[in-house]
Amino acid sequence: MKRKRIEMKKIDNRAARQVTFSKRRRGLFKKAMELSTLCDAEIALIVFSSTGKLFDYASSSMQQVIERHNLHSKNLSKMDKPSVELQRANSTNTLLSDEIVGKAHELRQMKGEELQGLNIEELQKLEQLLKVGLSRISNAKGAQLMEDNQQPTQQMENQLNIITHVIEKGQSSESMTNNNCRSADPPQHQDIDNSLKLGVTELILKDKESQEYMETLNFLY
Amino acid sequence: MKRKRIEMKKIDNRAARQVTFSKRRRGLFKKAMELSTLCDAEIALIVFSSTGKLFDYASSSMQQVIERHNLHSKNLSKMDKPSVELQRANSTNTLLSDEIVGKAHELRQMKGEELQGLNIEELQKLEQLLKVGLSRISNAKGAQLMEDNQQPTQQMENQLNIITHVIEKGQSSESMTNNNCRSADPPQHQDIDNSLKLGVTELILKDKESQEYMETLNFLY
DNA sequence: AACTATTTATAAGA
DNA sequence: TTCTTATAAATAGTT
Repeated sequence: MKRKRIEMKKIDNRAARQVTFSKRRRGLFKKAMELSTLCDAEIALIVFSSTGKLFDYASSSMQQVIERHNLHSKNLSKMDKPSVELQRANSTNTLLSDEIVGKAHELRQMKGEELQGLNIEELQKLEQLLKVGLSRISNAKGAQLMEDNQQPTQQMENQLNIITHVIEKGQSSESMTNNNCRSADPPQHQDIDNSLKLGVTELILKDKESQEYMETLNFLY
Repeated sequence: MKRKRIEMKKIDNRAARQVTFSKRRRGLFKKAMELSTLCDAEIALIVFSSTGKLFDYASSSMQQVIERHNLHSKNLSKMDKPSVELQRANSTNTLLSDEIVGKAHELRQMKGEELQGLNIEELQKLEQLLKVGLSRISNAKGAQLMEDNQQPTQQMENQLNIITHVIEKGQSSESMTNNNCRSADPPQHQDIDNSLKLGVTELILKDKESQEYMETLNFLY
């Protein structure tokens, strides 16, 4: 039973290795605690056995030591990343939230809600925005309707072009829009085709399904 | 030079403590490495001296061991929190981003953009939304103007009601509910029929900014 | 830092 | 596993 110094390499025998692990682990933890006590050191020790079992010790708290280690560590890259990313993610979050609040509000205002606090100018700007949108939607609808039917005859196309041209020519500037409620002498156009008047009358009085003038123009065909 | 076993408490003498720290620290790290080698254990050891100096050892990488420790640890509360929060923050981010994309798209569609891919029904729905919005904005504008001016006379109000009635007929039922169409734009035309015609003329010939009939109706006042 | 008397840790056996 | 014990290793006190 002569004891000899052991070779410093992995112990092959499983059982022997397990025994040695047990003994040396206890020794290691004991020495870690002693060092902490005697020398007022902050220590963390983490040991996983080859079988995956965890043993750990920390003189204060594991978290505290690890965080302190991260601070000191040069390659804080990996460990610090989460908190850096968290900060980034959270601030992005705030930004996104603000953006959503803004867009939602804008959206509600476009739906005519939450208008309190807007002055006349702002209301008119908003109104203008909706009108432009409405016009574009009308055009899109008209285009779609036209696709649904046959290809328009050349004649139809010509007529459409004329009307479209008239519409575009006739579109007023913003100042016009703002002035028109108070304009004293609206231009009189007596020479408009009667059917056009009828169509518009239809539009205003009967357009239950939210049709607009593009459609009305189609109707005129 | 009789040596005696030392008391297991903090060494008072600074110098002595520093020496002991040095000696025992080396021993501790040596034993940690030996345990790792002999028993195939994964080990991390972090030591801060009382003066704040850091010494550490990890059989693989500190990060790896710490992460493995976090997995095993029951109280992963503090250390795992960042990554949990990160995940939460990131998924929130994704959600928020998606919401922004959606709202931005909705907003653009309300402005008449990106209408491709919408069918007639959807276009009409959108159109209706804009009309309701427009009507509400008109009302808000009217209300504001009315505040600016004096209270309208009973006569003005009566006239307004007539026109309002016409407008509401031309709109969907939804707008009825939310519309107290109290536009303050003072009526400038006694004859509605005539005004309508005039309005339509405006609509077709002057509507440069894609105005639609709601505005035209305003104009009629 | 080096020495060395001792204590402490632990390999091997039970 | 734990105990035992011979011995290797660590280290307190000293130089």
